[in-house]
Amino acid sequence: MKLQQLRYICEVESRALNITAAARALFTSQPGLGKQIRMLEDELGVAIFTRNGRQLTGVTPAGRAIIKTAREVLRGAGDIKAMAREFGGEREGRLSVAAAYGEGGPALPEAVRVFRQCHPEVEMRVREGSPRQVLTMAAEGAADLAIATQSAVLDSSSELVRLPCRRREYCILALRGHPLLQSLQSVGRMQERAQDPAPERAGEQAQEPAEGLTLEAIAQHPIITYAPDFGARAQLDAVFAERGLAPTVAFTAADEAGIKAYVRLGAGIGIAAKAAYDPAADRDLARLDAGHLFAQVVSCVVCRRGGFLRGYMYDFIELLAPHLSRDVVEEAFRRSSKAELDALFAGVELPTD
Amino acid sequence: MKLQQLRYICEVESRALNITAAARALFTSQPGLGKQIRMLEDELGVAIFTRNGRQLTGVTPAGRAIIKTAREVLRGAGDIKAMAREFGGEREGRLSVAAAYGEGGPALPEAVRVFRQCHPEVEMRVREGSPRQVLTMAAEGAADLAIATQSAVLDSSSELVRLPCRRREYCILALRGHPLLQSLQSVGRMQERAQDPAPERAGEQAQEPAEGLTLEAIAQHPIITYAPDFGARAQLDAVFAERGLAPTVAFTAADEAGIKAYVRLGAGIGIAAKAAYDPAADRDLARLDAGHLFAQVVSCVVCRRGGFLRGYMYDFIELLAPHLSRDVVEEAFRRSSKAELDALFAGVELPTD
DNA sequence: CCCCATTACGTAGCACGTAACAATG
DNA sequence: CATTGTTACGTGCTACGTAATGGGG
Repeated sequence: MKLQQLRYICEVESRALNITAAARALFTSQPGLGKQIRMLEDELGVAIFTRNGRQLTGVTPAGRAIIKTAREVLRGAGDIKAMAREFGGEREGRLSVAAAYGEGGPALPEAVRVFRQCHPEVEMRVREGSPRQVLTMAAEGAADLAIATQSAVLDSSSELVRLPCRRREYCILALRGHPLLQSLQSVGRMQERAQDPAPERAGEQAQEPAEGLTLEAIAQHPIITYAPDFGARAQLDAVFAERGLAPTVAFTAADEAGIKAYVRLGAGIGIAAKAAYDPAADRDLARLDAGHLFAQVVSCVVCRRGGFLRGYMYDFIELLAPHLSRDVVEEAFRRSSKAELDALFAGVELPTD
Repeated sequence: MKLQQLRYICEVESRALNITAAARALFTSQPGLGKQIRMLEDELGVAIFTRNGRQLTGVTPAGRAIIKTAREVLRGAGDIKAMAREFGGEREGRLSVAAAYGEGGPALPEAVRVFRQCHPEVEMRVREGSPRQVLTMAAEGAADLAIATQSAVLDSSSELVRLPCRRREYCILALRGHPLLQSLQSVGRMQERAQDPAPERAGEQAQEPAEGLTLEAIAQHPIITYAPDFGARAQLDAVFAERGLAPTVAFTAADEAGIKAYVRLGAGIGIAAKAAYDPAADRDLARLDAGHLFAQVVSCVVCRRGGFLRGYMYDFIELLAPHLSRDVVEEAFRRSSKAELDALFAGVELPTD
C-alpha cells in the first residue's frame, strides 16, 4: 500500500468514479492510475469499487470504509508536510477557507485583505458553499478552516471543533418613504444619523433599536432576504414561524448587495445583516435595527481537532475574531466535550457585525 | 514521503534512537534505514533527529510533532489493511490486548480461553504493563484494546474511549485460626460453606459479608496485597489513608496466587480480589468479604475512538463483559462527550469478579 | 576494541508515460 | 464516433541488500 494509491482512490471517488478526470486532476496518466487502483485492490484482497464491465459503477462497503480512512491518512501526511514547513521557518504556504454562504459577512473580506498584506507569501483561497458542504470540507481536509453558523449540523463529526467567532445582528432595510417607516416614530432620527460625517462608526453604532418594530408589521410586507440555503435564512424563517407568521419572501439574493438592489426596486423590505447598511452609499435606504426581533446568529470558525495548523492560520483566525488568539484556539483543541468548550467561551464578548 | 519512511522514524524513536535495533525489528538493513531517514529529513527540509556526529542524540521539536502524526498515519494504514481483511471475509488476524497489572482479573484468562476456541485463526497476544503504559499502547495503536481501571489517568487523550467492563470486589484472606477471624462471629458459618459440594457456585455466592470487619481491625495486622504499580493497589491505599490508617504492607505480589502464597506462610492477611478465593483449593484459607470496606473498582476496556475493530475484537470484548455487545460498543464510539458516554452505561449492571 | 552509523555500489522492482486496443453509450 | 478504461511495453528512478569505511565511549 502506498500513499499515492490512497490518493488515487480518494480522488476517483471525489470525481464521481471517473478515472480520467481523477488522472487529470492529479497530473498523471489514466493507465497508471487505473493500474494502481487494481494493484491496491489486489494487494488488499478486496474490491474497493464495483464495476460494470470496465466502468466503475459504485463503491463497495469495504471501499467506503477504506476511502474514509484513506482520507484521514492523507490528511495526516499533509499535516506532516505542513509541520515540516512550519518548523523549517518557511513563510510560504496555502490557506484554504470554506465559508458558508454569507456567513463570513464583512469581517471575512476584511480579514483576507489584512492577511494578504501580512502574509503575501501565502496562497489564499476562499470557497463558499452550503453549511453542510463547508463542514465536510473541513472534516475531510479539503479546507483548513470552515466558517459556519453555530447551529449548523455536524453529522457524526465530533472531530470538528467549533470556535465562536462573530455575532451578527439583523436589520430591516426599506426605501425611504416606505409605509413601514411611517408607522414608526424613530424615522426622523434615523435620517439625521445617516448623514453623520464618520460613516463607519455611524454604521456600527449610531443606529438605535427601532423599538416600535414588530415581526407582525414586517410580515405584512414582501420580504427580500437571503437565499434558502443560507444558514442565516433558516433562522429567520424559524423566528417568523414561531410567531405563527408566514411572510411572503418575494426575492432572495446571495449577498447584501443583491438584497439592497431588490429593495431599491421597491420590491419589498429587506432583512439583512446589520453591517450591510453603508450610511454613505445607502442614503436612499433606511435601516431599522431588528436586533430585538431576531436572535443573534453566532458564526463559528470550524477546524479539525488534532489537525495541524500553520502559524499563519492562527493569525488569520485572530484577524477574524480578536478574542481567538493562538493560545485560546489551542486550549479549545484540548477540550474534548462540548460543555468544556462552551465554558471556555462563556464570558467572551464576541465582535459584532 | 513514503509510509515506510514514517515507520522507520517511529521505530527508531521507539527503540531509544538506535537505528540498528530498529532495523532488526523491521527486518531490514541499517544502511537502508539510515538512508531513508536522511532522505525523509531532506525531502521535508527539517531535521527530525538531533545528531552528535553520527549518533542520534534526541528528537527535534519538529520531529516530535511529525512522529506523533506519523503514528496516526500508520495506524490509519493498519486500519485499512484490517478493513480489507474483515470485508474480505478472512478469519485470520491478530488481537493485541494490553492489560494493566492484575486488571484483567480472572475474566481475562477465561475470555482468552474461550476466544481461542472460537477464533483459533486469530493470533492473540496479551501484554501487561502499568496503567499508563497500556493506555499509551492503546492510543498509539501498539495494542488493539487496553484494560485498565476507570480511574486511570488519560493524559491528553480524548481519542480514547473507556467502556465500563467489570466490577471487582475485594476480600480478606487469612489462614484459618488467624486472630482476625476469631474476633468475628461469622467464622463458624464460613467453614461449613467452604466444604460445599459445588465449589464454583460457592465461590461466587456463598460468601456473606463479614459485617463485623472494620478497616481498623485489618490495619492491625501485616498486609499482603498487590504491588504498588497496580491500579487496584493505589485505591486500597487511599481507602486506608482516608481513615487515617497506615497499615504495614508486609509483602506484595503481582497476582492472587502470590498473595495467597504469602498468606499461607503466615506473613499476614491478604487483600485480594474476591474471585481469588477458590473454595476447593483454598480450604486452608478463610475469605472475609470486604465489599463494604473497599469501594468497587471498575475496570474498563479502552480503545481508540475511530479506530477500526475487526469483528473478532467485538467478540472478545463481549466475552469480557456480556453487556458490551457490538451494538453497544459502536454506539459508545459515537458518543463524543464523557457525559453522553456515562449516560449510555448508567443503568447497566456490571458483571462482578 | 566493540558498537554504531555512514558511504559505496550493484541489482531488482516498480511506478509512470506513451501507444495501441477494447467496450460502451 | 466520442468517451472511457485496459493491455503492452519501455524507461528511469529508487529502495534495498552487501560490503567496506569512519567515529565514539
